[in-house]
Amino acid sequence: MRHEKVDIIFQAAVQVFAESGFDQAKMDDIAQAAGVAKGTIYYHFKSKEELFSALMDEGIGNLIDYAKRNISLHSNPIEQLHALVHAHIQFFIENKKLAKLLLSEAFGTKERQHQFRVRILEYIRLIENILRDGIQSGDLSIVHPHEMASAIFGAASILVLHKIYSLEGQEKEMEESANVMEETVRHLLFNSLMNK
Amino acid sequence: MRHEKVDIIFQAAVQVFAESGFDQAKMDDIAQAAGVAKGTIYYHFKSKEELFSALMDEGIGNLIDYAKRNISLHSNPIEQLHALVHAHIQFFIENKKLAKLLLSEAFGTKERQHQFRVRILEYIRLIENILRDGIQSGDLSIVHPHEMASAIFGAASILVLHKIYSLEGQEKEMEESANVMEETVRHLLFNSLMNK
Amino acid sequence: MRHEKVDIIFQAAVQVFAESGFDQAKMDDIAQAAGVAKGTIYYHFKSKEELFSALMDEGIGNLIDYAKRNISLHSNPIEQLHALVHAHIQFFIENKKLAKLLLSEAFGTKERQHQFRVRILEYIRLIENILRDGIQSGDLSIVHPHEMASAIFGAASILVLHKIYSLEGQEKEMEESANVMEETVRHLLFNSLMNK
Amino acid sequence: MRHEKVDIIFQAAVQVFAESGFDQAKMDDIAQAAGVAKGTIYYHFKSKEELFSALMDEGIGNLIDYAKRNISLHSNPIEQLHALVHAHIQFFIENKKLAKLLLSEAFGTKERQHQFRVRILEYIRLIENILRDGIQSGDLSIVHPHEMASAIFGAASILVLHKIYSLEGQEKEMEESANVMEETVRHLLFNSLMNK
DNA sequence: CATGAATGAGAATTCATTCAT
DNA sequence: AATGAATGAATTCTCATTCAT
Repeated sequence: MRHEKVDIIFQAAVQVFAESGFDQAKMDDIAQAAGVAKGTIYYHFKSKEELFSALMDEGIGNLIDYAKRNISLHSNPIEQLHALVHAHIQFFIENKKLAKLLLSEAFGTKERQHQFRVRILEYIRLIENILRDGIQSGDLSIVHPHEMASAIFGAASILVLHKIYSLEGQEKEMEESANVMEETVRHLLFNSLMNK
Repeated sequence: MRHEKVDIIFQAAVQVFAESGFDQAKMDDIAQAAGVAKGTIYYHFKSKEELFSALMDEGIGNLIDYAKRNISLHSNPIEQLHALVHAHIQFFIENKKLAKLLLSEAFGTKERQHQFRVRILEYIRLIENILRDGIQSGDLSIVHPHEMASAIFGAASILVLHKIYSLEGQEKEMEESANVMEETVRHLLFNSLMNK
Repeated sequence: MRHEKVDIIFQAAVQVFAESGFDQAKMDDIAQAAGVAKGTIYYHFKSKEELFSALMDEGIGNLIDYAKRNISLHSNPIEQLHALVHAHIQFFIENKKLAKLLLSEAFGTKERQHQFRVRILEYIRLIENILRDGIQSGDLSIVHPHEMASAIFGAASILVLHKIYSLEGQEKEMEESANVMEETVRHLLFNSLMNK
Repeated sequence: MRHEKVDIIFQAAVQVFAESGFDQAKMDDIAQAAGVAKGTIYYHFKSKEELFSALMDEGIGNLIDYAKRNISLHSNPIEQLHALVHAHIQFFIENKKLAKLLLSEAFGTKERQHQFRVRILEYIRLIENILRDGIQSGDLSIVHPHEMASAIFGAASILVLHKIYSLEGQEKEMEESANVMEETVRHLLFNSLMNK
């Protein structure tokens, strides 16, 4: 089991990083939020970058695990796709802070950002694999599965994030919105927008 | 006509901001890139924030204008949607740096980020209006046009951005990819992923 | 006659310098207050220091002239002392901004501050001369006339300045206070504080 | 007991502030004079303003304490007044740098300057109270005790300050001057300048 | 393991002054 | 005479990181 303090620091760090982004986040604030001395953070993490990376790595790992778990409940690619959409939206709603960081800290030239995109790619590959399975099995008809996976990732992610900001502070409405958002993505995937 | 120096500073600022993001960008670098003294930037812009905001405002304004121009060439909502997808992807490809900033600097609690999301919302409304026109005319069948607009925005944006990073440094391949990406988004919009 | 613009700049400069003190005063603000371009100030004055010095020199010159004029109306040293006290207090009340600068910018190691103290000394000598005349004529009994002159200068100056700040924004009360202040200084000079 | 470094910084700050005044004083110089890194100052004080305010507050606090201690040795208002004059002049001579700052940084619109005047007022009230006690006991005859207190403060302060500048660099003469100055102020208070 | 005082390399911003027009 | 855009040296303040205790 991970050292207790590490967990406390982790909790605090998500809050602070999500509040302000990587650059604006201050180690002082993280220390204060965690209720430990600044030196203690440095005892457990080599640097701010390392703390952040560890954090994001765990975060996106959780997303991937959660998605995998939901997918594995089904064997049919179409049902798996449904499950993935559900999982993605739920996870983003339950991890709003991580969701913000996921998009805002993914683009850039820093090594940490590159590492980060590698993990996102891993998640997109997960989607892509479902698509490829569906094509294989004849259930799905997709020309560019990789691009399609990334488009699906973008549609679902931005949709939730957009909603998070427009419903800022209205926790209740968010839950109701979850259905609307799932419906929207499903409609996009499984129906043509065209009437008939 | 805008003052010449302001334009030079603008050009330099896009480069530098896109290279490093708002926080990492240094006014020194912008000044150097622009070939002016640091003070000159401050003579024209009150602060780094203001420079950035002016920049992003113009950038997203260009995106909106470009999209509107493309849309206005058609009167049929479905053709307009096609045009919008085309415009969006082309604009992102031709303004890669802006595209990165568009997504990475939109989420946060800073006033500038809020202002920025307001402008993005304006663009999403543009999409939403096409969808509503299509519903009205009976051409489209969409339950939640606002959510759908934001999903479309997300799909197209992340798709291009993802491609920008995976093709980093391969300018030629990017152009070819444009078609693949447009096809992907069109497929998502106008076909079901399901085989028949 | 002095160039018209110089006068305009002078007027503006007193306001701004008094508002913020030498260091905090900005040439930009003076230019704006004067309604001229910043370059124009530099056309007429070599530097901020020179503008300030010219200003203070004129200001203290006015004080000295005003005091001399009032003194010269009397030939008796005691009446002259009365006249001086009256003039001093009146001048400080009518030139509040100059009064503030007079005390706050007089102490320091800068050449301008030294020049400034030289002029104040000139004023103190004026008081001292009245005292010496009074000693000579047997009207006054003072052991250290120079020190006494400087003490009188301090008493009257600080008294008015203290009142200026305590009555900030109450123009009317200031006028009434003038009498109280004159009485106070006269009492200090011509009576013992001791009862009988 | 205050942290050792804080004291060192305090010592250095008085020197530097008095040398150049608030605005011209550089944090770099204070740091160098204190033999600490610039960051260390900011670790202990939020800003230059706060450091200065803390400094002046302590300084004028010392003056008040010193005066009170001297006054409390006597019960007769007249003797107390003598003691106060003695204390004031001694304190100004022994704290020349503070004395300069006391007068030059008291006038202005900055919050710190306002705070500062509040403390000076506290000192003037101390004088005023002695005067009121004397009136009460019938020892003194004063019409406007508050104004008189402020005039006394001004007379003694400016007298010493004027002397400090005229004897710059002649430490020995200063001590001798102390008597002359005390005599002058006492004469002002307890005798009429008029001969008989 | 934990602490928090101390550090110092930056970075944003300011503003007197210059000078081409 | 007057202008105001441009400059760049100077200065405050920040904050990740270190290290002695």
